[in-house]
Amino acid sequence: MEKKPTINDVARLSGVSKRTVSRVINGATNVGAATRERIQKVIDELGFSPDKQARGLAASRSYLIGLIYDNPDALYIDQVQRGVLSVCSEKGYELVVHPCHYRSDDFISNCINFVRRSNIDGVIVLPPASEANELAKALQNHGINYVRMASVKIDEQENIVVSDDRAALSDMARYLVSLGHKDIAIISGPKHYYSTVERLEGITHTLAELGMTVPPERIIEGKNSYESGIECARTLLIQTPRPQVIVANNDEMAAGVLKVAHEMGIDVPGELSVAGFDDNLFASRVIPSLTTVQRPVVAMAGLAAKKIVALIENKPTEDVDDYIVKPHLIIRESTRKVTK
Amino acid sequence: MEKKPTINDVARLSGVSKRTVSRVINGATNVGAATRERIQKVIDELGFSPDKQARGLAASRSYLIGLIYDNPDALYIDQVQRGVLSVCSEKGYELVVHPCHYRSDDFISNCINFVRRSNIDGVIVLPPASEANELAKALQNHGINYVRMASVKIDEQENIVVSDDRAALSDMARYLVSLGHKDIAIISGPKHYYSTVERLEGITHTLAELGMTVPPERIIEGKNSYESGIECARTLLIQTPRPQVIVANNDEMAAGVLKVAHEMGIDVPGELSVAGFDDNLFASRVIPSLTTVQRPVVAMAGLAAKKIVALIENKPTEDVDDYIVKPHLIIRESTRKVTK
DNA sequence: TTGTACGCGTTATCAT
DNA sequence: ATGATAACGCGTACAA
Repeated sequence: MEKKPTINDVARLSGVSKRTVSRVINGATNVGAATRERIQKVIDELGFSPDKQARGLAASRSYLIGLIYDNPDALYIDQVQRGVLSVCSEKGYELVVHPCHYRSDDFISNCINFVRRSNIDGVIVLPPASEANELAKALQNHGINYVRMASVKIDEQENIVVSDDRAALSDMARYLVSLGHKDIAIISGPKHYYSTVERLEGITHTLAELGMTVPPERIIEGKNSYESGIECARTLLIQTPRPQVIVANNDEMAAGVLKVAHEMGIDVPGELSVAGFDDNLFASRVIPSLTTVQRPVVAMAGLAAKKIVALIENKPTEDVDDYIVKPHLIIRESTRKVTK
Repeated sequence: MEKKPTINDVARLSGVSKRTVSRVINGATNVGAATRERIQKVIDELGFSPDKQARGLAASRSYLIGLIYDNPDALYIDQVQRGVLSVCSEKGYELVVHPCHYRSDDFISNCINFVRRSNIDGVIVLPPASEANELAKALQNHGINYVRMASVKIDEQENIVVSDDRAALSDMARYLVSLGHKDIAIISGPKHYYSTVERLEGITHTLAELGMTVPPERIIEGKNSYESGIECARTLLIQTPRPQVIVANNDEMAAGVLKVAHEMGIDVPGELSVAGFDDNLFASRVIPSLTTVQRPVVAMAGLAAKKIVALIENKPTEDVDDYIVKPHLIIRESTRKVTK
C-alpha cells in the first residue's frame, strides 16, 4: 500500500512548478505543448489523480452530487440512481443519497444542512419531494444548484426534467376506447400531488374529447398503497352496473384491484380490464400481468444528471430545451377488447 | 445566502483559540466545563458545523462511506441504503453508492479507484459482490476498511455481517413437513454462490434429519430470474408423480412457478404449495401471496454500518460478537396443509 | 487546561 | 508560458 502521489511529486519529477501541473490537470490552454506532454507522461506513470478533498477545499467543490427523495418505490429509486450515475460518474462525480421525510418540520433545513455539511455541488430532487416549491426556493436562496424531476414544468427548464404523465394517460384513454370500452372507472391518487392531477386530467379530458364523461362516482381518490387499492376496488366493484375497466393511479393500487377481483370471482380481463402506472417490479409478475405505463426513468435521471453537471460547471446548457420525456404504454394481459 | 461560519468565527466569538474549539468539536475531554459550554453556545448560535472537506484534508478522512454492490434486487438495495444511513448519518457520515459489475475484468480496480478517488473512509460490500474474496484481499492490501454482508462467515467477525440463510431454510423444511408434505422439490440457484449452497443444504439436510431425502431429479438449478423460474417449474411439474411442494431459491423464481401452475391449471395452494425467499416487493402482491423468507435487511445493514464506523474510528469494537442475523419465515397463502 | 504554528493537496492571484 | 505564494478550513505536534 503505497502512498498516493501528489501534485508535488508530479511537479518535481517533471521539473516544473505545481502551478503548471495544475494547469495541465484542469486542461488550461496556456501551457506549452512540449511541457504538457512531459507532465502528462509523468502523471500517467505515477497513476496520479488529484485528491478530491484538497481540490474541493481550494475550489470549494466536492465533486459530489446529492439525491434527495422521499419516495417509497425502491425500483424507481434504484433506476434513478443508476441513470444518474451512468452520466455523472464518467464526469468525475459521485452520488450521495439522501432519503428524507418531506412532510416533516425540518425537511428543508435537513436538506440544506445535508448539502452544506458535505459541500455537495448540486442536488437532484425526486418526486414527490420535488413538488415542494419551498424547498426549491430555499435551495435558490442558499445558492445551491438543483434539478427537480416532476410531472409538471414547475420550474425553469434548466432546473427541471418532466415526465409527461398527462400525455401517457391520454394514450391510455385512447387505447381503452379503441378496445371498445365505454364504462371506465378511475382510482386516482392524493390530489395534492401534481402527478395525480396530471394523470387524472390526462385520462378524463381525452375521454371527454371522445365524447365520454366519467361520472363522479366512478372516480375515487386512493392513497397509492396496495391496501388503499383494495379498499377503492371494493367500493367500485359493488356498483351496478359494474365498470368495465378500472384504471389505477399506480401499480400498487392496480394490484389491489386484481386482488379484490379475484376474491369476488370477477375474471380479469374477461369481465374487467385493469391498468396501472409505473411498470413496477411486479407488474409483469402478477397474474394476469398488468397493462401499465412505463416512464423512461433511467433516461430521465440521466438527463437530470446532465443538467445538474451543466449547472455546476456553468457550461452553456447545451440542450436546455430537452427537458421533457414521455412515458409509454405497456400492454399486457390485464386489459382486453370488450367481447359482447 | 450567508457564508458558512468557520472554526475561526467560533474561536473569535467565544474568545478562545481555534485549537480549543477543535477540542470541543471532537469531544476531547481536556476542556474546562465553562469554556466548553461557552463555545458550544456559540456553535449552536452560528449553526456551525465543521467543513468535511477541510476536515478530511487535515485528518485524511472524508466522512464518506461507500456502498459497493452488483445486485439486481432494488428493494434489497433500498433497504440496505436506509439501514446504513439510519446509523451512519447520525454519526456524521454520508453514503456514496457504487453499483458495479463484479464479473467484469476491471471490477476490483474499479472499486479501488472509487475509494481512492474520493478518499472513501470505508466500504460496505453487498452480495453477491461480497462473495468475491479477491476484492476483500485487494481492499486489505490497500488498507481500506470494509465490511461484507454475506450468507457465510467468510471473513473476520469485524469485517462481516452474515445472514443465516441455512437456519431459515431449515425452518422452512420443518414448516413444510409439519404441513404434512412428503414430496418436496427444489429450484436451487447458481451453485457458485455461497448463499445458494446454504439455502439448499439448509433445507435438504434438515429434511434428511427428518428422514426425507430429496431425490436428485427433484432438485433443479435455476438462474434466479423469473424466466428461469418458469423454465424450471415446467420441468418439475411434468414429472409424475407431481411434487407437492416447490421451494424456490428466491421470490422471482417462485413467481415463475406460480405463473406456470396457473397456465397448467394447477391450483396453488390446493394442489401445489410454493415458497420463495427474499420477501420481495411482489411476494405479498401476487395471487396467491407467497410464503417466503424475510431477511432483516435494514437491521443487518445497520449492523454493517456500525461495524464500518467502528473500523474507521478504530474504536474498541463494542459488539464484535454480534455479526449474525437470522431471517424468518413469512407464511402466506401459497402453502397449505396437505389435505388428502 | 489552553494556545502557536504548521501541514494536508489543491486552486487562484499575482508577478515575471 | 511559467512560477512563487497565499489562501481554503481544520487537525495536531509541540509548547506554555
